Amino acid sequence: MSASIMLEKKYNPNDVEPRIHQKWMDENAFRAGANASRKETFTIMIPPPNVTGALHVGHAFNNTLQDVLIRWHRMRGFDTLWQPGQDHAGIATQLQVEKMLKQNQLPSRRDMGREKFLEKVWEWKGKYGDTIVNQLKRLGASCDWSRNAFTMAGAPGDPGTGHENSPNFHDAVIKVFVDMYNKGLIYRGKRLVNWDPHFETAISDLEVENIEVDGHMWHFKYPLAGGETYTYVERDEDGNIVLEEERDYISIATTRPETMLGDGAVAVHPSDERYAPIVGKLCEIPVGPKEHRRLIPIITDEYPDPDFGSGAVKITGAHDFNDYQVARRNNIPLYVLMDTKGHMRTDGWSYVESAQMAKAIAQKKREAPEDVSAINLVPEHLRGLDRLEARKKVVAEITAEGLAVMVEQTRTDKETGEETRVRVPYVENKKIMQPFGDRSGVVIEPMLTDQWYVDTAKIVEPALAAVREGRVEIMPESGEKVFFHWLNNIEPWCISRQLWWGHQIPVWYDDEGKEYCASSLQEAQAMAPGKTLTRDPDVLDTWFSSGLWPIGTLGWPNWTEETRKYFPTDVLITGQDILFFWVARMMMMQQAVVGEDPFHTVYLHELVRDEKGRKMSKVTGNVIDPLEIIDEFGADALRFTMAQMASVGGFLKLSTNRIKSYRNFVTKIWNAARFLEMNDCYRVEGFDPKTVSMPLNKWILGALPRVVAEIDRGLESLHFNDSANAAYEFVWGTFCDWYIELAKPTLQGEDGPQKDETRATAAYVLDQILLLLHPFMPFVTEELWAETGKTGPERTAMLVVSDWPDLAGLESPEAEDELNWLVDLISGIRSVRAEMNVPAGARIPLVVVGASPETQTRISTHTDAIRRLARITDLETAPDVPEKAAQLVLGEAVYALPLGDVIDVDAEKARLNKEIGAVEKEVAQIERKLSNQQFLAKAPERVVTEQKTRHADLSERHEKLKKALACLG
RNA sequence: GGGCGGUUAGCUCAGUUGGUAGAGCAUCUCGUUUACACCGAGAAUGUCGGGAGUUCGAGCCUCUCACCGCCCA
Repeated sequence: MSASIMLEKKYNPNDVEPRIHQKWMDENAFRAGANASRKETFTIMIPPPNVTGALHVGHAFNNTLQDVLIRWHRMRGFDTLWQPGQDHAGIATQLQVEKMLKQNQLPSRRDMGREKFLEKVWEWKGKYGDTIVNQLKRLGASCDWSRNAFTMAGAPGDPGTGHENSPNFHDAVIKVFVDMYNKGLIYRGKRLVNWDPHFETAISDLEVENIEVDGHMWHFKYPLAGGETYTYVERDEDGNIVLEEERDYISIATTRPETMLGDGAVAVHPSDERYAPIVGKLCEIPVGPKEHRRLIPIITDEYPDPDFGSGAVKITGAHDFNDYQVARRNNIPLYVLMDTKGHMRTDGWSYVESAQMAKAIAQKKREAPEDVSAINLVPEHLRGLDRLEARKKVVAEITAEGLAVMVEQTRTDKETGEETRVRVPYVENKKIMQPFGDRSGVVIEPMLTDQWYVDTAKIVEPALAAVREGRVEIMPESGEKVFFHWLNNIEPWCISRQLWWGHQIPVWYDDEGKEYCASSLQEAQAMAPGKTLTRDPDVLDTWFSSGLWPIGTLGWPNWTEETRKYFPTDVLITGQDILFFWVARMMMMQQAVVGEDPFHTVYLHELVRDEKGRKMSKVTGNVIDPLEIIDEFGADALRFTMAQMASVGGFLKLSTNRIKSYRNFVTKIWNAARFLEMNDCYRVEGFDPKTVSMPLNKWILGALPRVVAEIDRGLESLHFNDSANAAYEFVWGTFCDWYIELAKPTLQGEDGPQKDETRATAAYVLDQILLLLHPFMPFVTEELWAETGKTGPERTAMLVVSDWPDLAGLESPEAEDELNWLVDLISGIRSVRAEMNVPAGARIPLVVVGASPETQTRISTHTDAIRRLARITDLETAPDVPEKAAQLVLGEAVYALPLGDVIDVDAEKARLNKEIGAVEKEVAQIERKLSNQQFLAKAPERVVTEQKTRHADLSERHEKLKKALACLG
């Protein structure tokens, strides 16, 4: 057969990838159970990307790892399912659609109404919702796309586009809500929640980001009621009086003056002696119309820190989480000041009415009603203002009235340079932690509202037990600690959202406000005969439905035999940032609903950052778009880079440089395949790798089981980087750099059995390489699988559904020793040549001295290879080292390169001396150990023997090097 | 303030039960030898953050200090 070049000179991923992907789809290669040959299943649930999402590097990383595992298991014959799908992403999607409406100058969400708006959302989903699915396909994600699921599937109005076969997620979500409600695991309550004034909805603790910003701390005087006074005494650490004065006020520090309007009390620490004389008395809030100033009590509570500010804290229960706790402990009313947009309230009673009522409550002349929401303590002139505007006015008013705490400040006149002392309000500039909505970016306002909660404390234990008892392993291990810490201190989970896009809460209210929880209006009506029912307008937190992802995508509550076998799933791979959002909640909810752990292993990974370790952001301009990377370097290069970065718990820093180097690896494989093709290395029918006879072939075949084992071990333990590195090293470092080079003399020499054997072996090893690399680089390997399948025996299947190599029994220690020797020899000669400045192109003779018969046999076996790779002309044996020769000591023999007058004797001496020095250093180290009685007595036998052997080898080498040095005179 | 990590070659990072410190990239030198310059050959590079301890032996275990991250208040 003649060498006909079929492979393109260059591999072009842009042409190949879409074609290969289509073939996979045509062959149903990703279908659940494809290539299954055993009973064990392997299931991964994709972390559902938002339906609004576009593929970013985080997805690329995350899904590459999942795909590697999936492809590996599929090839190993597991009954494999990678379940894809998307999340309806309440806030994000609603926002996106509202934006679209605005751009197209359509009526706004509120103008068109709920039903019409939801229609628009579904329309939008059908149009743009498959973006990320198509992008995942470009990455090569081998999900069973025919099962693409959606967390809103089956909800009213669902036209089913893009998730045609999705189980009815909506029914599952509603059922879970009703069940949990009936079990008392879900309840409704008026609580302080994180309120997003932009989206006008409650959000959970986890959706709040606390960011340190520049803020101010104002200090104000709250006058005591009736002009009362007390002696204010301040002491230093030793109890000496540093300040003593009569005061008719108590000093309060606050970062939020506008909330003073809703103060219900002033609190001091019970141990704080400064304020002991006035505890229990009333003081006046220094804002609002003077004639209707409110009086509030001075109380004690453990919360105030005596060393912070003045030690006295104003308590605004409806607008601060800490104050809320204090207010509840001390039965202080919670006065709401703001509306859903974060503006000062305009509803409720007039200020005068409200103030009088509040005053009566404070003076205990009246019992506070349970619901104080009608009381609006915002003075008329501040009503309707944004809270920040209101803040400015409040500060100005208090200051004008002389109730701000003042300090002296020195001011220098710019022109005259004259210094004057002025008294100014005491305002500290300080960093304060401010809560922001992670989606909206606006300042979050604690807001007192009615919301639905999951009583997480009641369902947390099984999730904790799962990890504690090792049923669920979290990687890296530090993740488990974080998991325990959070779950052990879990707070109720607020699950209602004041949005429209989402699963509407299945609760109806009658006219008296009594609630009926049921799967449908009919059922609810049956519970409330003759009553007019109104449905709760709120929807569920998106994470409530994502929490059901494992069972929901598999069709719960209907279990078919097929879906039953894929649950529980196996490995969950996700970003550590959603450990609480999603992972912990899935564990709690699957346990609460079906009493099982949803998976046995959780692999958490870091955020993918840029090469400098910075977060990628549009603002910084350091975003790497995976699709651009795929366009430029191919999906395989990106995937291999991702796998290679994936050390457990490691930081993920991505640079295009790195991707480029793995693109080079793809090219390398391509070229190796081209080389084999050019040399007629075709697969041979019935080739049995156990029957080869040449050491070179035995060696490369013997190295295969080891690399398979390394890759297996890495993937088994989710050390993707280890597997990737092992594959890379074998393919490039062993197969290309040595095997192919060493095989060249045979391949390009005389025809005969040796050439045939080498050709067959090379083709066989390439096949194994394609199999091994496939999980990491599916496209180029599949393409080469097809190309190399054009000759030799016909391929029975695409690579994606071929079997993972099982090569036990190919190991060959003798061939390994022999080839290791050969590689050392050639490397040694090359090294000497380079250091002796022998021109790279020059061919020189080699004289072997003192070789054992075995070595001599080896030399004659590999003469051609040595000649070629070490650029040697004559290869002869001699009893003595010739004059003017550079010498290489390897094993028992010395290899001399007679360089004649070319040799620089001093350079050669220096080279040998350097080597001798290194050997001596090591020998000394070992001798220190061996002469240590403690070491001999206590170290394990194995270690001692090892050291002794090493010592012997090094000593021999040392002697030979010395002798070589002596030869030089 | 609480919790969890990190500190190893110029850079990015491996180092799985304590026993000869590694890789990739970058750097330098040489080289077009018909698979590959997206290549080949060779070289240089480390008081494994500081200190103390346990041990025959510590990058790895313990304590401590310093600095840097992240999460939660």
